[in-house]
Amino acid sequence: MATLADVARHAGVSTATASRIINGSSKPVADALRTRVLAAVAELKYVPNAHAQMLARSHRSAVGVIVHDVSDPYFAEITRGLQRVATADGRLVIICNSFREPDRELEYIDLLHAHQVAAIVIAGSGYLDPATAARLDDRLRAFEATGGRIAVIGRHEHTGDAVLPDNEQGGFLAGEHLFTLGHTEIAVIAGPSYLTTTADRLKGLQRAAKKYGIKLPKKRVYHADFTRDGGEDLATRVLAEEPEVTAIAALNDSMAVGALAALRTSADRRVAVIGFDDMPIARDVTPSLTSVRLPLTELGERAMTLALGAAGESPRVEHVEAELVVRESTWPHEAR
Amino acid sequence: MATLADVARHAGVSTATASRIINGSSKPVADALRTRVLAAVAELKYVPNAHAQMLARSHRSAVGVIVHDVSDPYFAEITRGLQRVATADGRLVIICNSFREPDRELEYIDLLHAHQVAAIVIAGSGYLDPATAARLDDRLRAFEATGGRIAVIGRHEHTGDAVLPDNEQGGFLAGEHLFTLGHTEIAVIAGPSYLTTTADRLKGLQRAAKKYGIKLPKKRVYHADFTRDGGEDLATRVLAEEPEVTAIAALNDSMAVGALAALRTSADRRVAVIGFDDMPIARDVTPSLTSVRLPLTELGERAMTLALGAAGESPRVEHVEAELVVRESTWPHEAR
DNA sequence: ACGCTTGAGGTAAGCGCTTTCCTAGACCGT
DNA sequence: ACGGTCTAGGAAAGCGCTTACCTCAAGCGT
Repeated sequence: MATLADVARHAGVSTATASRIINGSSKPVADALRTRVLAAVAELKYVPNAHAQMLARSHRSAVGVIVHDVSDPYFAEITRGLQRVATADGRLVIICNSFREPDRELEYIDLLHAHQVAAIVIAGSGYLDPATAARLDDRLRAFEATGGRIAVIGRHEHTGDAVLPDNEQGGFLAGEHLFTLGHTEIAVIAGPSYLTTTADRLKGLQRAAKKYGIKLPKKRVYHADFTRDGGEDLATRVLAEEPEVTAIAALNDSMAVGALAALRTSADRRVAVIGFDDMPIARDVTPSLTSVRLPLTELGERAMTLALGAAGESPRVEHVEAELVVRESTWPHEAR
Repeated sequence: MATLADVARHAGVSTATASRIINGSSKPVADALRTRVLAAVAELKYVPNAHAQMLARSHRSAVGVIVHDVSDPYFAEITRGLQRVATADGRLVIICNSFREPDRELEYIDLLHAHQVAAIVIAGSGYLDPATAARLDDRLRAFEATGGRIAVIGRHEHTGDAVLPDNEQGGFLAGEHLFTLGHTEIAVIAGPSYLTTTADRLKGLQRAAKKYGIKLPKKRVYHADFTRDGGEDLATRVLAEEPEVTAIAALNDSMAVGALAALRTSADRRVAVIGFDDMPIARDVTPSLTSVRLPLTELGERAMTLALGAAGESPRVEHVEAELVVRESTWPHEAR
């Protein structure tokens, strides 16, 4: 492993000069030396040690991103936005998958902290459990105390810079759509109950139910894990257990796609399905999926912009509206 | 920013002792000191500086991953496998998106090299252009020369540890399927022509054409960028320009899904479509997509396993078979 | 011709940590 | 009681780099 000292020796200069030439310092250097040093770099295939550099110039540049799971299209879209902004700013992005485990999240915060990242962006639902939320907040504060910047996406329990999609309003839109279409017996396919995203979307749904005088009993709310297969299983159960149901509200598109699959295998039931997030697949399934659109890439872009911006005095919070996108998977309730 | 020295001072011990306690060194330490140091760590919210640690113990642990684009489901699946193995081994994974630009790839190799990663895994098609391939190889060799490990997925131009999906054979399977169904006039929706993946899959298709005595002229091969929208555009053009065509072979599933969308809007044409990769969506589109399955997650797992394994003498190359998965989007050719 | 400025390049002090080696008590045997 | 062996803990030497500061020589004005 060639070091700066090797290069300097090879070129017959001091490490100071070599460093200056390699980093394009403003200090003027004779052309002869410059050429010699650059030749030495090429010959020795010298690559500077990033750790030593970071240490010496105690200057933070990389940014960390913690998401539940990048291979989930929801987070993939957000991550795309995050990366676009960060890369445009010339930053290295370190992506960590928490797999929805708070402990792993905690671990990653410390890891990113240890790696001296300039900022951490956390995307994905927060945790309803106050103890868990507090523990996370504590680590986040410790990171902030050392000058790190933090931005969260969709975690209103964190008081700091945040981009908040309006999940409650989105839930309301979904419910309103179904209820104005005349559906009175609906089932909900929800995500894990310990996530705030689930709770918020559900809350909006219930507000709509109240407004339209519809009862939405607890037993009609099924919980899975926000995956396609989870949605399929739940929808299968709904079809078996609830002959009255004429519409299913899935709390994300993956599960809605699963529900559609379940529906396909039971030709005798015609059940409307609405999703949430409006992921790219929504257009391509059949029937195409009615959904509540969240501008995922934009969410990522805005969060990274906050994180990289100068530290403001008051925490900046940006709210992002949800929007109903009607396609073919919902229709008016038909009397039997 | 609390440092080890702060902790040591706070606890009234030397940095050596503090370090030993914090890292659980094997050297025995009095319980009283241990308690004091741990208390100081908690009170000062001390988080060790990873760069200083790396520097001091010049011991590589993180691994780097370079993919074309994580938010592309193809790479998302591979990445999932990569991460599973790496995380199980307690490694930090740094993911870099090259966006199919060789220069960015070059940059990332050096960046990962600079960050002293233990290994680099590169997934995704290689570049047909020999100059580009050579430049990349050169940087890779430099990294290897310093003791770094490298594993590639699907880049047979690199002579080192590799996991190679058999794209040529997959292309053959796709062609054979279409031709045995009686289709003689087919169009191909291919990816960028400078990628080896495109070239290999095409080569297999042509081998099948030859075997079944079908002509597959150049003008029937359309090139896009492996995205869904690219596939839709191309399929639209095919439908407009080629009234003879009864089947389309898309060289990946994203483009196949786009083709399906194009087909949906022109009800008068019944054209069979075959995809490639068998991504999760393939089941959920209508008609469900016939595809050539590549075990993407497994590809990732095997590559990371190679990368983390001990450096072997001879480069280890693992071949992975492609497999035809027949669904609803292909059918026998019907006489008009 | 002298002192001074200027500018090119080198010296060396860290950045925060790990780890080797060393020191100084504690404890043992005789 | 004394030398010898352990052992817990500290001193300090790096890891590879950046950069503030210093040196030395050339160039300038008067």
